Amino acid sequence: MAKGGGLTIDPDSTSFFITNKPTVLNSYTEPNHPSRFKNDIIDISTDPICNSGDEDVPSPASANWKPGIVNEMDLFPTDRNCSKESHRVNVKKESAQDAVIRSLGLNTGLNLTTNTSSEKSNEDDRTNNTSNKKSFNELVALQAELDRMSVENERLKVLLNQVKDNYNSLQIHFATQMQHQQTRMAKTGIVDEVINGDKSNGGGLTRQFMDLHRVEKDEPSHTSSEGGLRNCSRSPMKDKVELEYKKQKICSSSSEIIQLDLDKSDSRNGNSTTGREDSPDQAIPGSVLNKTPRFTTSRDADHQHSETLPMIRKARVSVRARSDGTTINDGCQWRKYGQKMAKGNPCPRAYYRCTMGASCPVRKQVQRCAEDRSILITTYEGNHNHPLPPAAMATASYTSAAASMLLSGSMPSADALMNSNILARTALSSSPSFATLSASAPFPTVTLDLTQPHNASQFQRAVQGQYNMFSSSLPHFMSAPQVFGQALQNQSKYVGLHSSQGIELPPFASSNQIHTPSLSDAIGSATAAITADPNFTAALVAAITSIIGNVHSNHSGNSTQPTTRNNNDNN
DNA sequence: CGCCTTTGACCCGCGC
DNA sequence: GCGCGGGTCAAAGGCG
Repeated sequence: MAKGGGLTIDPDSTSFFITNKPTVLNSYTEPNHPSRFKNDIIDISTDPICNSGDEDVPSPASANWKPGIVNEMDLFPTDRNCSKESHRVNVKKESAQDAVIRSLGLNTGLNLTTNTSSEKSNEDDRTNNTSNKKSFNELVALQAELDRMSVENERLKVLLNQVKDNYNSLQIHFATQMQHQQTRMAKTGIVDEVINGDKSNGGGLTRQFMDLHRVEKDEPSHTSSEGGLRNCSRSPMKDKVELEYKKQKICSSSSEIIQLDLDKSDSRNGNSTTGREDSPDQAIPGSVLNKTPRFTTSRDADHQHSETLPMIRKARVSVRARSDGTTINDGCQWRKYGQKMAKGNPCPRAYYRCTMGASCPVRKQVQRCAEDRSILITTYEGNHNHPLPPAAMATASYTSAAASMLLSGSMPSADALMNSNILARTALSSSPSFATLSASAPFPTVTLDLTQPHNASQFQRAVQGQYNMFSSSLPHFMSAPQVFGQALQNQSKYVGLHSSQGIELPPFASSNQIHTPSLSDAIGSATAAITADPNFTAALVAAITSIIGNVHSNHSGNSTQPTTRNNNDNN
């Protein structure tokens, strides 16, 4: 057997090489076998090729060398030629062990040169024969292991593909269901009623929103003493709206994989006994949110979900926009509950709480930029548990898009994608200067910078890029304009009010029918409206308030009518 | 009168 | 353990 260098087995050719890296190969040695390594020893140290100057090559004469210790076994050599790492040894005489290996169909490529006497060769050959048989068995075992790993790898690949397919089909299913829902609502004229609203009834769309949401309160499973407007008369049409609303809730809930909960649930809130507002899904054990169907039933997914949730709850979306007022009109109703001087900024930081839902956990912080006082930094945290007014819904996709971008890579769920307009996701992800992520902050935060004029053009390019992606990935039955229109419809089923908000919707965003106009028109309309409209900032900020989980939260909320009047934020 | 804002106090987490 | 900073509470006053 070789000494000084290790035995290298080429897994492909099953050739044996001898290397000079010191390695102990216990499984191949038989320390109790006295005859091993006594003979047929190749003196590599005298070989001009193999002994190429490596100083650590032990020899039988050296103190480091021990019988039964092979210096290295390299199963995957990169250099099959004679080199410093691997030296093929030429032998003049073929030993019996080679014959045995050759008889087994194994080309060892090992021609051993011996300088020992021929009398002992037979005995030593038998010894080495046993040793090589074991080596061969080990080799076969390793090969089998390798094959097994390859098979396992292939199996995992297949599994991954299946998961991807399921996700894609789920997403398509979701869009389809929402489309059907919109079609039904359009046919029944519900949308028109909702859009126009009865302003004499005190609030038009927002009021309708609240009435829609009230149905949740009226459900037997929900017992609440709140809801000052629960005595509102219920018209048949209103019941129809509620029915559709519930249908849509079921539809969207069925598409959820992970329920998001952005509200804080730290010990302070969890142990609060001072009347601090708890999130509805926590306060009401039997709430719809807790009954959300989940497609992922594996315990691993649940475990991962529970691990990522705390981080998700802390996710924040920050918006930088120029504004002269104390806040920006984002379409939601807020109540100021605190103000503090923050370190590093001479401008005070104001704390607001959403009052559109009785227990809406959404908070926002407003602070002027220290460097540029004209820039207002609004940071949103939490997700609304109630329907949002159109002003906030107009670009609601940006909210979940930003948040999902924030969470991408850490959350194994498609939920964020479910809730977000892919268009917006692309816009955010493709415009680094527009949306920036901050992992160094105490909370993961995504910042949308609306102070840069060129962000609008970036957004437009992102939209175009989104279409290109869709064109190649969508099934035949679903065109990109449909998806875009659907996305907008889904985000805002009260399309008509966009015009009242000064936002022109693209033509395909009609609620009554699905148009398939040229995409350039659609994109152009949307982009022009967004970039030209002075309320875009407000609408975008409003969208932020619908942070992650907006879709299912909207449909599972337990809030009641706003009990407070609008504050200055809404002016 | 009811709701909102203001503002000081309090709680909690974190770093030293 | 202490101080600091962020976040929230809640009483008091203001406003429509």
